[in-house]
Amino acid sequence: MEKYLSQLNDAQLEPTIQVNGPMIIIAGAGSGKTRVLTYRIAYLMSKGVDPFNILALTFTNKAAKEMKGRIADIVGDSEAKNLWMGTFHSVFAKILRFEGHHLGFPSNFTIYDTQDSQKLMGSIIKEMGLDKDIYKTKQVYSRISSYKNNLVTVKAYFKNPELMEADAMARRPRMGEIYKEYVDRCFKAGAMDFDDLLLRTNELLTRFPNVLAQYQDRFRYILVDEYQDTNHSQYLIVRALADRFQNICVVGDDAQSIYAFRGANINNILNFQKDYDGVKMFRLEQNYRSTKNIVGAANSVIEHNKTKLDKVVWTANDVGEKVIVHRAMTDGDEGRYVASTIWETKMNQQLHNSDFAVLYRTNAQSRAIEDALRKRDIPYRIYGGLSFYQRKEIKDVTAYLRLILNSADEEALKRVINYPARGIGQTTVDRLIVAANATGQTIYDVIKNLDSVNININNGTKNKLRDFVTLIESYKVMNQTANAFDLAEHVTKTSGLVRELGKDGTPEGVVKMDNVQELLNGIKDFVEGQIELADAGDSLAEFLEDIALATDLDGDKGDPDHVALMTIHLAKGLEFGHVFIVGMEEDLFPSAMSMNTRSELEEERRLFYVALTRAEKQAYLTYTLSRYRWGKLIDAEPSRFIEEIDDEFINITTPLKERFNPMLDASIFGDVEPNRVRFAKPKTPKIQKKEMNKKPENFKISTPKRLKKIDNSKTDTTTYNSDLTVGRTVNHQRFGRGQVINIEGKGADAKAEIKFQNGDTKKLLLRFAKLEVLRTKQD
DNA sequence: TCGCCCAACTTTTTT
DNA sequence: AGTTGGGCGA
Repeated sequence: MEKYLSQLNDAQLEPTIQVNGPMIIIAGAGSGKTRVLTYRIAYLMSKGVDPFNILALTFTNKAAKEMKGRIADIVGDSEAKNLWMGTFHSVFAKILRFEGHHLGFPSNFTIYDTQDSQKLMGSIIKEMGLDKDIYKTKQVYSRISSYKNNLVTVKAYFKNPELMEADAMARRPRMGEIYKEYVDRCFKAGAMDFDDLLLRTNELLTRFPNVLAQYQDRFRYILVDEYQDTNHSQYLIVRALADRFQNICVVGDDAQSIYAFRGANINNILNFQKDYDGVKMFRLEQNYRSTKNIVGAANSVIEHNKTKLDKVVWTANDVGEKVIVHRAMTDGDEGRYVASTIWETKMNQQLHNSDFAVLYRTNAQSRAIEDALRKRDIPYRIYGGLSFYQRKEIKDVTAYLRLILNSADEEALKRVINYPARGIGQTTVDRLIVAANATGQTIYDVIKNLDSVNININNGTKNKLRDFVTLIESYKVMNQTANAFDLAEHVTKTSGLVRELGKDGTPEGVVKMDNVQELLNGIKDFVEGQIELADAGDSLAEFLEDIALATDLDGDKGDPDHVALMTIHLAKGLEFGHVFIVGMEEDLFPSAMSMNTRSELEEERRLFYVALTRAEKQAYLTYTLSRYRWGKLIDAEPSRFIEEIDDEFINITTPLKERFNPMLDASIFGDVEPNRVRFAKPKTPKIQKKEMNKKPENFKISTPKRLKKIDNSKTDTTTYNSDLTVGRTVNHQRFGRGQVINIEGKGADAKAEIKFQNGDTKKLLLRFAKLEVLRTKQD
């Protein structure tokens, strides 16, 4: 253990060896928080804490898996495997499998994904005869989701006049009824949606004190990663579980809170110190990931936010290259710039494809980048988007499997009852649903008991329904003895699914068939992996649980040397040598949807901060003058975020404001061949190098402290030093390091209010004060 | 009930 | 531009 602890700096060591009590670690981007978390868990174990008593909650399955692997390296597999480590959703899904019976759920409950939930809501809206233009499925879904994340149950909803009023004002007076019907139908189907996994856990812990006590006693040490992204529901679960021992350690960075849109509450981290007594606070501020230019650029951006904790991220790394800003004509042109720059940089610096990432605000932007990379034969991989398990052909197969395990699963049944087509149409399904609602049975049971139900279905169709049930029942019998792979293969063959896909000779059809094959391979892998586990249970159930909560980021198959393409959200927690942030345009980033309120804009800004801080060596920002959106060419203008970066950290290769002259740009002539582009483009890097050489200080000065030259050419209100602005870190000969919190007055009378590190705040007359503006925020 | 064709909507981010 | 869902005719 000593050997590991010696790898940590002082700031990292302190929280690592802090064993008991509530604590919060504010960890700046790239400051080694994962290392602190893993070493801390290992340290706890070395101090005799049973891994069985440790619960670590992460944001992604990948993070959990990685962390567990790293802990296993330190303490050994046998010890590490007893740790409870995973996402909120996966950990509490597991607990609900054990305890759900208290709430009336079977242990084999289905997990509805967003698609399933929305489909169910859509059919409820239709059944209720509501106007689908007013009750838009997606809006209803997000509304109900936010109720759940804030612990507003159906009962609570109907007791809350304000909520009901708000919905009535939004012309949706029947929201509550939809909500109630949705919850009832999920319950009847033995299904929980993503939000239920948290909401039902809360219900469980509140209504059953003995269950709460049992898990409180079990989870004596709780660690929560990415605490800034927890929502109210998650917050309450953590608080309940930690209440007894108060050994709660949360890690987060308010500057990287980017999930408010799905209910994350930044106040959870801002108020942590009020929630527990005697909270110890630690800060990790040294960035080990990025160059000074990148850290400086990111800091100057985040300073535009009002809501933030006091934190100064700095780095001892090289100054590095400035952040390059590039203007492109269209999104196609932008893609070509990215591809050619990757191609050249890779050649010049002998890099791998995996050293590069392209980040964008919306998934739709990936297409133009893909096209360009493909033309240059640069291997890439798209992360996220429609995940593998959400594709239609895959969901069709898994729907059969779900139905075998839980025949009450309404969404699974509706999906496959007539796929492949077996003559059971919409009318029949509608009638079945009516009968099911009337008798309180599940749809599957109605079909099973067709003769005892009064239902208007002709005999031919009744026979088809009976055949369907017989088919599923035969699968259930097989599931008693066969493993998940043999069963799944049997299902795809005998249900007619494979035959159906085989008929489709189109390229898309072939891809679908391949995907189904890949799914079967995945199940095979899973089953084989399970054989080694002593406590392996029902392989089908466990496989379905795995994929219900899987994200695309989790598995990393195929050629590992590829350029990564993903949304900025997905990139959180990752790092790459060279990062392109594309689509730096108003209405796109920041998104047009998030410019209504200051807090939304601040979230976008934090998102930009996250994007920038992914880069180790070089960051590129690109924007276009026009871009295809909804099939139309739309004019675009550069994002305000570009201008928010301090000039000293960026290199704008093409002026932001100057009107573009099409005659000067070769790419105006449309889709040119890749190598033509290559000759037309290289001017950018060359010019940039020349400029760099003109300013040798970029390379010579490596000490963090540097007095910026006084620049009178700027039309600032201040004449002393344009760099001295609110938020800057300065050094004073006598008082030491401090941060500027206010500036008043002009010219010779200008004063700055500075909060020094020793806690003192002083107002200094800038005419006299010998202040050194630190080039980057570091000591 | 099935399958084809047209219209409408999409693009905020995800466990 | 691409996808999805609804409507209508067979």
